[in-house]
Amino acid sequence: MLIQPRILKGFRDSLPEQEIEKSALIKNLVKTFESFGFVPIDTPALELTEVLLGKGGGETDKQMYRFQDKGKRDVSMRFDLTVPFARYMAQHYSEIYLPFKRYHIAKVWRGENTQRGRYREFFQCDFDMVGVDSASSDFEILMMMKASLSALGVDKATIHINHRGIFNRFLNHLGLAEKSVEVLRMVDKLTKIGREKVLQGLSEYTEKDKAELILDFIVAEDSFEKTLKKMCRLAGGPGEDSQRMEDIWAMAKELELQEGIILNPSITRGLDYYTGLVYETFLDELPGLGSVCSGGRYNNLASLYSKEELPGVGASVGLDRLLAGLDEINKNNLRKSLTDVIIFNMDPPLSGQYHKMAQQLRKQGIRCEVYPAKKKLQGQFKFAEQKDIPLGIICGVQEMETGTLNLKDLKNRESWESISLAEAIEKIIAFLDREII
RNA sequence: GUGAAUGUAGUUCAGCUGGUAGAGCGUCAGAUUGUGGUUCUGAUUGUCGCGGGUUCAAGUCCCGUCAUUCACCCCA
Repeated sequence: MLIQPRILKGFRDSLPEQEIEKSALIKNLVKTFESFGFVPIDTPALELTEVLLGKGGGETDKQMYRFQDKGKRDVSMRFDLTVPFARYMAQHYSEIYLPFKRYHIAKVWRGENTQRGRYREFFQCDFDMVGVDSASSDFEILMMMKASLSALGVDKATIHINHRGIFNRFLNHLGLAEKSVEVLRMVDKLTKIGREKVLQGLSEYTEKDKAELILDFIVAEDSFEKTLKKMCRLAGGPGEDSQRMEDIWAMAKELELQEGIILNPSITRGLDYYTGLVYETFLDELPGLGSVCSGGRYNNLASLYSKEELPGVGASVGLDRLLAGLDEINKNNLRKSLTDVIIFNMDPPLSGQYHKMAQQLRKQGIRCEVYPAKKKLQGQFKFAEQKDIPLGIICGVQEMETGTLNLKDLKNRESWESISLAEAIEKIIAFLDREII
């Protein structure tokens, strides 16, 4: 009896073309992160539940993959990279300098219901800066979000930012501090269910006039400045928090990065450890997909594990969700392999020669392979096509004797006949520069 | 976790009120192009997601289950 090959709900296999695309994106992200002076770290996939859960409970608890290990320890799979990072910082505090800027690209697991762009196992690409609480660091994260998105080839996206501090002051001002959780939850639905319904929902928690005020507060004006001004007015005047926003915006203007960034007072959610600025990013063409890159400032995350004050700010790219989105927007022309040249097997006794030729190509940085068996040329062409290999070398006995070969552009079916290996290498390199990204 | 929709050849789909499954594309073989894009001829494929039930008879009705998608919840 055969075992049926299958995988768990929300978990996915990755075919070569998908994995090639994904690892190329990761490579670009790493390059971007490192260009900002961020360093890589890693943490275990499995940790003690008490470490990951903190004092929390709530939603996190429900979504964690939690079980008892063979030593009867209560353990859980990490469900994000930020909480393990907090533990990491507390544990390695003495070995680390501040401010510490790290990136971490790894899988996380959440046992929630699946949907498009929502999986139970997915990659997060976190970048955080801890040890400082400054406008400069908040802005740097914002810059990196933009840089990361463009490194990923996403040009149509909007980053929404907001400051929780201003909102809290506003709620205090209204005397609604205790209801903040409920209010925030309602507010967050603005774009989804619309003005009227939010108003209706809010009325359950407070008087009508206050609900109107809240609604007024969360609707963005037509410019960053105007929105901020209104928020300040409603929150009882400017403060440290609004000053922070102003500073960040000033820097954005200085670098001409305002495009694609908006101050959106209705963005409030995010995990409950955020204390200041919060970021969320939506694809312009697929806002329903949810945020593809979000984060914020958390000024006491490590307090669970350490007495040290460790303010931090960071964000996370949801790589798998983003990929789901990109695939939907522009059926990416995925490559099924990264081979540049295939050397066809015209005559098996020449195999040694073929491998020698391949080695010479590799020395020039050309990725190549030798067709490993005797087969009709037509079949070999078919193979090359399935593997998306752009160039082929045809070299039979006669060519070998005269020291020449035929190089063929497999897609356009044009060939350069009877050229030397050196000439072929030149042509291959020129071709790849032109055709391959 | 709650509510709903969908699940038919590799793929996109058809299959009306129940009567033992079909098309395009693809794939494969042969012929013809000096080394495959054309053309011609022929061929191929399905536990109708899975498991039960109703019925003389189920892809078609009922129940369960799994997966996907949508909404809620939450989030990347």
